[in-house]
Amino acid sequence: MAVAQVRDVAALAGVSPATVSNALNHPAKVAAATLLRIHAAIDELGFVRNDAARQLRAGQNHSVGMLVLDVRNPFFTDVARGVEDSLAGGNRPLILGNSAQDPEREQSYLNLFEEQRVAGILITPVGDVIDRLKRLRERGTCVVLVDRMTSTEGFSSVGTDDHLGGHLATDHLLKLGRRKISFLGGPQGIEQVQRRFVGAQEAVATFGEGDVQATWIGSQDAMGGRGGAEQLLALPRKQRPDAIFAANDLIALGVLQALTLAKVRVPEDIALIGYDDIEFAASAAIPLSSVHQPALELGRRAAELLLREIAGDNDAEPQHIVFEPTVVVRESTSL
Amino acid sequence: MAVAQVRDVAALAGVSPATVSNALNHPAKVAAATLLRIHAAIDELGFVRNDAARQLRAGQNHSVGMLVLDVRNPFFTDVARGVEDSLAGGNRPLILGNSAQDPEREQSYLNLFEEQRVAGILITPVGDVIDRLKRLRERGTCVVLVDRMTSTEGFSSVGTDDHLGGHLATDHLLKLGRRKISFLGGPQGIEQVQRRFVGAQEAVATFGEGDVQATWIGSQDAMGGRGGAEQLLALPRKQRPDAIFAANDLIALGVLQALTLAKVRVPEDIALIGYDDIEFAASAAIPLSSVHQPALELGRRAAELLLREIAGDNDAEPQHIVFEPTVVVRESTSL
DNA sequence: CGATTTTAGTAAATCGATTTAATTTCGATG
DNA sequence: CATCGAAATTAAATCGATTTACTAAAATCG
Repeated sequence: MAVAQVRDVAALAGVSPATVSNALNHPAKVAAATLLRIHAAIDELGFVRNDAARQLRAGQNHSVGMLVLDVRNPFFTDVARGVEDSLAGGNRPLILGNSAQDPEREQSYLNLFEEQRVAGILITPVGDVIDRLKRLRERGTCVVLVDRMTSTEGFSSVGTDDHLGGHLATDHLLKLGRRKISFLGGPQGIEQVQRRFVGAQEAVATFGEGDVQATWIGSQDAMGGRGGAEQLLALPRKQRPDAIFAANDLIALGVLQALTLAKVRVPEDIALIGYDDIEFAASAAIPLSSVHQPALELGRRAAELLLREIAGDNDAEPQHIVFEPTVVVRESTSL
Repeated sequence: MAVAQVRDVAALAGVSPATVSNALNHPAKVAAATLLRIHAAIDELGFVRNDAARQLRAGQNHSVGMLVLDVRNPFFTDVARGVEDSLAGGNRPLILGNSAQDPEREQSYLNLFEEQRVAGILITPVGDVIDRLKRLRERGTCVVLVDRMTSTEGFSSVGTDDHLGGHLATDHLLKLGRRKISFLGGPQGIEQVQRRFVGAQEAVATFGEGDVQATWIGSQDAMGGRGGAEQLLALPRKQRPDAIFAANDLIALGVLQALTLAKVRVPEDIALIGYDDIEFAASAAIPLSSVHQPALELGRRAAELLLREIAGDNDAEPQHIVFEPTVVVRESTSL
């Protein structure tokens, strides 16, 4: 037998399909006794709505699409968990996509979201997708940017002040007495990374002493960090930095491994600070100083903004929620 | 203007909707010149198929649903990445759900998957869902169990031999000279955990000396680990274990934190071994010994099994892929 | 060249739940 | 007791892409 349909339930309960639909979607419209009969029939047949049909009629899927830069980075899974928290109330499924910092994958997930006619999209953009997102919005798909502050574009956004984060981290290193700082960051195209670096430069300028040089690495993970550190260690002794500011904690953990392997002492020879303050930073071989971002809260607020936008039929003013990062000092930057 | 439809594209290209559909789904059936015109029209209108309508007609969604125990555990995100890898070829979206070890959440995600009529489900079960999965399969949804070996139920599965893993870990501790071993594991209901414990008991029996006691903790994460460790430390000195076998690495990291805080030396006073061998185990304060599982490979093979089942219209023999875990020795168990 | 096959394209039915507009039922009220 | 109004129910239209069965046109062959 094929899967049970509304029609079968209706037949068994002795009512019309319309009444079954009402029972499910507007129970107040249906007499109590009828409701009971219908639910009995549903249970007996094991009926489950076909969401495709429902959506087709409704013109829209009720789920939310989320696109993150890297599922393997605990920072992003924490954000995703925050999103899940907020969404659970509205009973909206979350389709989690991993762009893995690849613009092509990003596009293909956006295709998916568009084909699915998702109600809203949470995205940390990689490639040049703003125009595409604008078009999506014109067609009624709500969009909230996560971890990227693009105030000018008219999208709501949630993020932390990366500029400030970069500033704080660097200032911390400078006050520690370090003067030759290496910034180790992912592909230069990623905005957050860029802004953290600018913040770092600014901190040096304000402090009036010292120097920051960026080393751009290919992948924003432990492997990238190891590679970057090896590059720095290969420099002539004189050019070696006395502090490293990694654009995220995964990179920092990779750096830590490479430095330990090369018998470079942390923080004595080189101080090390990461970014995101993921849970594992605290339990690292040498507990890692880091710039803390409230990941869960970020996700929650992003989802709330999105839900509000979905509820309010049309464009209220876009909102921007900006959290302030804080420096968490641990052993990797304290003697 | 509403979103462009097949009908609009057809009008612009001067053909019928049926031809547009053919151009998209069976391009061989359409003349080259027509194909060109249609694609031009699609681009001009920015047409994107409505997947709901497509699915409704097709009777099935082409996406795959995956349900994991804990998105915040890198082991599961690694498995998910492996799944993504295999799925990318077939261009099937992955709907990733996080049951967070909560049977209710599990049911609600299964509802979602069923309403969506997903083509297949990858699941690491929490609650008592086998009957439900059987019903789903009868209706044509393929199911592959991940990280759970239920050979008897007729589902294909992919996993590692947890029994052996528990045995190996415990044997390693025994050979290290430890005799009083504590097993620290999550809710007793979780099968994998249970099997690891049984493996541990067996190892003790085989060895002919020593003792394993289980302490059941509420959450399978660092917090749970800290709690469990504190419980053990509260015991009278004599009853304290000289080794702890944690059911996963997150727990082990939590234990490590608690022990360090209490000035208990690892491994001198208490040796510690985890499970899963997540990336962070190696970079922990005291690098963590662990039982290695090939997470990526697990995900890849699971997805492959599922795809094969989806392709082959009906029930071939269910397959079971079992990987052998290995012990990775690091400082937390070597003096 | 007529007959037959192949190729290109189309009209209309279809998937299954929801909604609109219409109808029936029933109780209450003057 | 007739009538009005509210409550409960339903028939039929609808969402948009795909497919089936069919026609028309072009190519192939004896």
